[in-house]
Amino acid sequence: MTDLKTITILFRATNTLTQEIAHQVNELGLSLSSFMACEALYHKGALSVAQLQSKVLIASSSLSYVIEQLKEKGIIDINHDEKDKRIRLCSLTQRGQNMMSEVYEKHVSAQRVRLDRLTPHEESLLQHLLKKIGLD
Amino acid sequence: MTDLKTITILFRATNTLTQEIAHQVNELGLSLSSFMACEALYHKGALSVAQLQSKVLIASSSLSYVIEQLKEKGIIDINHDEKDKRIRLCSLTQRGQNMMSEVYEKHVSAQRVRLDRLTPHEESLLQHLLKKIGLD
DNA sequence: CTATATTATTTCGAATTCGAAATAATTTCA
DNA sequence: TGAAATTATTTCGAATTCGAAATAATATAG
Repeated sequence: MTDLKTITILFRATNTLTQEIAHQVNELGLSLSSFMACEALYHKGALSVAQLQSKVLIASSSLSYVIEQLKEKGIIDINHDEKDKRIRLCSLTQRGQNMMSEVYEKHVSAQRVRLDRLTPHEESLLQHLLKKIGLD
Repeated sequence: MTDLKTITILFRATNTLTQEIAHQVNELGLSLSSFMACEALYHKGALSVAQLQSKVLIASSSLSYVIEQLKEKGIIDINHDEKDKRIRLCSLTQRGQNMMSEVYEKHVSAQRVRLDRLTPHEESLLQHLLKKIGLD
């Protein structure tokens, strides 16, 4: 192959999913980035800003803004790490926990509808191929 | 499968490519969206705003801004369609043409380095799988 | 121990993006 | 025909994102 058709298709597919998820989480009053941050905290517990940044695909300066939003909404708490005072640890508040447990399964099902157009074998193949081109 | 790992991997791969391309075209003084618009015009010739929007994955209001930027830089021209005066046709200026012919092959090669981690068979398989989950 | 480098995070101003409403031209159909 | 609906695009203000510089804490090397 010599053209960039694959990239076009990749961008289109990602855009379709992104739009769909963004639209759903906007109804909770969250941006996609905010939701991705909550998702990470929901699964991993408390995370530093840097750890969150490896999950939410935005610049660290943008993440500061997102964290501020979530704090203002009472969805996350921020505590300083005692060992290393540079680090700020983010975690879901009870309110944030509740929100995620109410919403997360619905979110997964909605996305699985799309993914289930693939057989399990196709899906793991897709993962494999994407990892190949996505690694730095 | 029951989780959203595939989406995580998809978003990561797209983000990696997006960042890489954005970084390259920023050196031309263009945003990723501006470059995608130029790419479309370079391949298809004159396009209406709506036609461009189907290529560049942003809201029409955002595209208006992008088009304005490109016009100010002297990269595109805008003419009204004679048959339907609502339509504004965008096309590359000579300067825009020159820029794209200088830059486009390099852009393709840089991206093909990544894509060539896949065999031709794997690449067309990837296209096929992405189309399946990406269609509306 | 101190100066220097590194790491974690935020601040700042500018650029980009969005959605909703506005504008303007065309089409439909009663 | 001519009012109403549709289509193409832009305007507007707000939200999000960015990169570069600043801040602050820790680690390292001499």
